[in-house]
Amino acid sequence: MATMVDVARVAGVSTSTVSHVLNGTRNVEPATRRRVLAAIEDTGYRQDTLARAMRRARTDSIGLIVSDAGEPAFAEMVHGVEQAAAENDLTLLLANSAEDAQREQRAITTLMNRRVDGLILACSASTDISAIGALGDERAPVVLLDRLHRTLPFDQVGADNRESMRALVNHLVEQGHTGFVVVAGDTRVPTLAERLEGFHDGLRDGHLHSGSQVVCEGVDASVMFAQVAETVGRGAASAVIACSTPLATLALNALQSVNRSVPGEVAFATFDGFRNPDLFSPRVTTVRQPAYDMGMTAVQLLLARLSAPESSPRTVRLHQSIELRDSTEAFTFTKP
Amino acid sequence: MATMVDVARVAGVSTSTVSHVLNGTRNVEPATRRRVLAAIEDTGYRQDTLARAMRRARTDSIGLIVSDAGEPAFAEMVHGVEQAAAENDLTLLLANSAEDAQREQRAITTLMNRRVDGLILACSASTDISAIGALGDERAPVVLLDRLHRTLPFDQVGADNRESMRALVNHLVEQGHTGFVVVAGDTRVPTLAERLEGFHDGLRDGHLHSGSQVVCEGVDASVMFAQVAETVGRGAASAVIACSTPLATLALNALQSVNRSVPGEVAFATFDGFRNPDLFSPRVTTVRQPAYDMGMTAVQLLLARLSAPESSPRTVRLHQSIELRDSTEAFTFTKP
DNA sequence: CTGTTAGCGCCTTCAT
DNA sequence: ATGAAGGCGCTAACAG
Repeated sequence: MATMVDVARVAGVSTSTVSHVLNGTRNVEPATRRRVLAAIEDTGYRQDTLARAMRRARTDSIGLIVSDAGEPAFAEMVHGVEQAAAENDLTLLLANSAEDAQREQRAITTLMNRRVDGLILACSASTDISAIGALGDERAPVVLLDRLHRTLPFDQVGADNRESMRALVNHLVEQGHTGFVVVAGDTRVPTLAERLEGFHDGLRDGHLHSGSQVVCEGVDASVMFAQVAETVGRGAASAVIACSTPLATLALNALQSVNRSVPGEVAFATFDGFRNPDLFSPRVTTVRQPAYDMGMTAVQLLLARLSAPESSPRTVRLHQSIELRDSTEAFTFTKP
Repeated sequence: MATMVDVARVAGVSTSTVSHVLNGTRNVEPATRRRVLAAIEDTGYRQDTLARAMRRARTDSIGLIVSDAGEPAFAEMVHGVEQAAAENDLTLLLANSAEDAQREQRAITTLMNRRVDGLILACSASTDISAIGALGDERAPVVLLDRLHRTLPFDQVGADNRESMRALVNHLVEQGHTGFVVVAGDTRVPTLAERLEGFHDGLRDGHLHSGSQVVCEGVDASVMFAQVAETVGRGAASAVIACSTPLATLALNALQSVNRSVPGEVAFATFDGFRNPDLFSPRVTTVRQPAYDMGMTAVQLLLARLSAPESSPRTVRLHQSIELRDSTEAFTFTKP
């Protein structure tokens, strides 16, 4: 591999001139510049990013850690981050944490060691908040994406989960539903906790007793599956709300297992939703995150932070849209 | 940030000893080692990956480029690669090319510049093969994943696309189908080209004239959409086969647009398929790639290559499984 | 068993 | 307008 020294020798100049030609960092006579450029061509020289990063403060790269870039919601966020990164000539280094605190920590270390200029992080469910808080001491700033932690002093961008859930519940209550099953999942995940709070807001709005509602919470899929099946099976609820895509899969399977048709016998809605909502049967009412925009916003927050390191942290909430489809619409519910 | 010099000073030893303690690369007296470890603790020292990589030949990291880590098939390959990488203490740097040759080239340059020890690549559709061939001159070896190019002298791992399609067609022919629409898509993608070849194999097996079959080929979704709708609309085909997930979406939408029910009026099958096949209506017959294993295999090929740089390139084909579901079973009606 | 030292490839003052 | 030279943090001979 050719180095700058080779180029300098071939061009008959000093390495310093080569460097300046490369970076346009000071004037160099057109003739000399041409010689240098030719020498670069001849030698097949390519800049060594590593050596360069070692001398400069920055690497022009950022890191992104999500739990699973294959989940539709995260996939879109990744695209948003990629787009914004490309627009700003930043290289993106991507890693999955698989909701595992340990893998997440490894990824953080890896990326920080690779000297990313900043890190965008959607914390895993099992993440220890204080460990993340320690990231405040790193040289690279951190932006929290999707999974917000009020207590952490970082820039953050997420969706208005609580308000969206509240609106969704209001809608269902208006349709006459009074018994709900909410598949909340792992409420250590702030996104899911917020959605659950919104559910209770909605209940209050509708003057419904929260005591008679069923909330499936936790990490054990089979337990939640059983809860959904049992509750719906004995007719104790007329509407099921899933708080994420995997939870929706779980819930729909549970409904199938007790032969309850949607929306004929039970109304169903989910957050985040599936990749091809119009091909599902039934077409599922979905609260959709502005995931792409969240990704782009995260990068912008990062850039803003880099250019103003001392400004106080900002939290941005983007609006979710409720896409009403057959699963909550195509039947008329009669009060018991 | 503390450096090795700081640690050495605090521990009262030389940097070389610190280095050897860190890397376990030569014996050091237990007492000294303890002092060094303590000093590391005290100073909060962390190794600088970049400086380290500059001295060593390797970075213990590999790169992976796919067109879209959000596509179900690629998402699984990514997981496989992650798993294998983690097992071998390799850091994974992931990038999406979005089927764009230019973005792909940028990603390659970025990763090579970051001195990955190896690169796993699922070429984009628009990739210029000769440009990829030039990667043979890089210091880091390349493994082709999923999208194989016979002419390139790299290790490769993919699925037995041709054989699977052939078997699928045989199955449909046995059921009595004689008129097919194949949504082949962009056959510059080798995976898709192979599947199309398999289709013709199947036709020959069934002694069917290929002249009366419809192959939708190309990059323009609206053109293919129209072809599917038109062909099926006039009853010129009884079975539709999509060669990838996005093409399946397209085809199913086209069928909806002409009000043809699956499988009542038309049989349907796809490759790769959807994330939650049992929640779709109808449940779709799917040829599924062993995507996870393909990812793991890619890493293994890379490691094998690194330890035996001169061995001749290997191509591995893994078997796909055909998951038969309602969409090709003419007598089953599951529409709610 | 431990220390000294010479770079890895590049950027960047400081001179000229 | 250009060169010379030091050093970023680390590893690996080479010496003791």
